[in-house]
Amino acid sequence: MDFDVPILTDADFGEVPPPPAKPAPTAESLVDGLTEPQKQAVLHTEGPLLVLAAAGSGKTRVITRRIAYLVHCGVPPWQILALTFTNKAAGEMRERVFSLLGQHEGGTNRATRGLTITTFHSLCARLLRRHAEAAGLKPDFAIYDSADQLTIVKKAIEACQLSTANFQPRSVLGVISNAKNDLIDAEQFAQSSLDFSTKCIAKVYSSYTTALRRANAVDFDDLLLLTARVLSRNEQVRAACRDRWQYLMIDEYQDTNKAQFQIASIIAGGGGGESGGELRTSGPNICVVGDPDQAIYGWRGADISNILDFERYYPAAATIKLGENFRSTAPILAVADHLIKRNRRRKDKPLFTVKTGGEKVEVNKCRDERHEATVVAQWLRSRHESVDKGGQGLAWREMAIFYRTNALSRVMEEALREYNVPYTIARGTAFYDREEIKNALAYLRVVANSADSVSLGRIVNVPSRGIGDTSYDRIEMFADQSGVTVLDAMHRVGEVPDLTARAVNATTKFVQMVDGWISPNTLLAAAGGSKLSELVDRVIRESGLEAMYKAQAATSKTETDAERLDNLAELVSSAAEFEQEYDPGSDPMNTTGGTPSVLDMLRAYLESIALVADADAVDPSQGSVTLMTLHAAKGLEFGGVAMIGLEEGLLPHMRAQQSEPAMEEERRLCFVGITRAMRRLLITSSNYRTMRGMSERTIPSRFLSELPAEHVSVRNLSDVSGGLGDEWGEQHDSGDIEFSDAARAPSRPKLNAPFPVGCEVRHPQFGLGKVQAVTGGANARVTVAFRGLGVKTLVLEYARLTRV
DNA sequence: GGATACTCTTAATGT
DNA sequence: AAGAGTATCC
Repeated sequence: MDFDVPILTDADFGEVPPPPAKPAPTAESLVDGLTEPQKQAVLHTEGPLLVLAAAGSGKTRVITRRIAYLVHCGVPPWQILALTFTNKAAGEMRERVFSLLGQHEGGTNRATRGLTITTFHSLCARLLRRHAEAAGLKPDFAIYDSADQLTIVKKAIEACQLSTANFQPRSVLGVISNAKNDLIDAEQFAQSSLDFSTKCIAKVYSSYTTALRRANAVDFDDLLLLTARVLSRNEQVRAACRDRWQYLMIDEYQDTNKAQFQIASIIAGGGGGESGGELRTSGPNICVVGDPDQAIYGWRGADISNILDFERYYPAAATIKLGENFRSTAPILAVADHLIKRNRRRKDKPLFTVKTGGEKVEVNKCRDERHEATVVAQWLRSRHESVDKGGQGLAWREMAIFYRTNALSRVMEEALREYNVPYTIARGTAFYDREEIKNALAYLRVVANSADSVSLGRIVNVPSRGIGDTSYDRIEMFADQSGVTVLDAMHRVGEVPDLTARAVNATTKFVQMVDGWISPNTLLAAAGGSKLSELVDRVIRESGLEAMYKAQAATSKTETDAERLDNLAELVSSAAEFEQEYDPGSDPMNTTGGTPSVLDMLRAYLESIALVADADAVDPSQGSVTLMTLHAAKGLEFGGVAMIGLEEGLLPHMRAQQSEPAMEEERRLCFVGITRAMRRLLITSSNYRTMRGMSERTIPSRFLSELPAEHVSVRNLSDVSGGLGDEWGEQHDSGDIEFSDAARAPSRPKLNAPFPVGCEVRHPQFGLGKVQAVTGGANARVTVAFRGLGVKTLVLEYARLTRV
């Protein structure tokens, strides 16, 4: 089936010049100032290498120097592939390597040309576009985000004649996503499904996949899954990749999932577990860097055993441990180390610093979330204004606030405004999540990919132009029956049955509008110039979006309405900016190799938007305190850090309560937060927190009681009005901190006899499950965790549960 | 067909 | 508290 598969040419990832004649840096300069183990890691260039890099141990330094050293040794840069998880990490790495090699990014340079430093997802997108046919895709596929996925999965559930009440789109999507991360496609999933509900999900999975392909789209998980599949099944693609990349480096290896593991293993070529893989003569030059204690993406399918079993998989592997921390003060490090030692499933490893002195870690217990926000805002002010004895103040940009869930940022923001603390929130997609931007992008996505049914459905009647739900449903149905795309069906609107004359007219006009954007622009943009931003601007105006938001801004005087037009203008600027930085040489869609068409550029632009991460939005040059989730904080460091919401149910999160591995992941998350701090760390909890509109009593996080008292100063500010609380943390001179609140945690609610918590039950539709909780008397409800379906709350009286 | 009012549910982390 | 989804009205 794989005829004429194009192989991976050097041009796919930039032009490849002859090897550099004389490298700029000397070998000595590249290991200058490194510790002994760091040096070893840099100099170990051949064969598999595992670098266990503890938090703050200079990991990035080692990776970048190692890449530079490889080039120094005469390895052609295009043979080097370095993979990260975020664009920001890739960008930083690129920048540092370039500067080590004495180059500037963007410059045409022989020392760095063809060097590939990118994210897993970008790499996969590029490979899939280049080898689309082998992957069963069209090269101009769209990348669907989670909102798009939800739309598709909802339709798929309905198409399978299931109810979205019993099969919640979100949870079904979760099951599908997990399967994909484990490299299980719809067919395999169906084969291994036994019980009723799993079989239903298998049908949905299959129907979901079909719908995605019909829309000429892939989801995030597909990027990895399909790449892994193409690499393992297609000889030529595999050979091309192995040929091209002789040296592979992977950052944050503890967070790789099965798909990523397979991609890496295949490109590296060989390894104990791989069957039928041709071993390289020189042995796989794969270098992975990570820290099992910072594995926080298990919920996304990441598998710690990838890093834990690296040596077993590559018996020839060398292992280097970087345990010395150069980031944090001794007390902060001691607190982190003491906490992480609680994890049972863990390899104990040293984490140390030669530094002495440093402030204790502060733990403040607050009254409620408002109070907590105030305490944090004041603390940041104090740090900034250098209230410390002898210490110099921290710049705003040197400080950050971490929280477990995004919802916690709101109250924090209010307090920061009140106290005049400048701040930015690290949400990469925030801009693109706005309604007006999503609408504009949906228009553009239809231009880029006329099969994109989700985007088309979104904009077909925005602004309203007389194509309502009924008409659109009929057009969609006609498209389904005729096996054409919805846009094609709209072209043939005269053939669609039961449409009103008005709807036919409106549709014709709409189609003409869209055609107008596509036709002249499919031609090559010979003139160069600002074609992409022009297209974006045109679409915003001609679609009527601009007029619509103008009208809205005129009538309603709310701030958000006024901002919408500005945001649309900003989108045009962002397109112009992208255009400036766009490198046609590295775009696999630019098959001609010549001047790219506007469509090529548009697709590249949309792809770059689809792949932005929250962490990408962290920009210290802003001169403000950064607010972010603990997940986004990984890999960063700040002079001062405040971690909020250390409460049971929040950190550790409610959903982790039932499982030991999940609980340990929460602990690692807490560990990651602590180890971001260089000099000062404040941890807060709140006695009451408003959730779901109601203020509820909280229980302090178990992690607080797992901190070493000698390095922590606890203050209870909760029942003091205004002033300082009692410093009762000092009375414990050794061992763990005890929290009186944790000790007198409210007793569990009394349980009804027939279904005690923990018992196994069977539901006629959902199958087997385990009872999580029982509440109420008259209208008693049971919360049951069903196999594969997740947790559901049922009304006991109607649930028809039987005990197993 | 489209807009509005109401009820209802509903809470993680993110490429 | 806020958003989504439904019911109802024009």
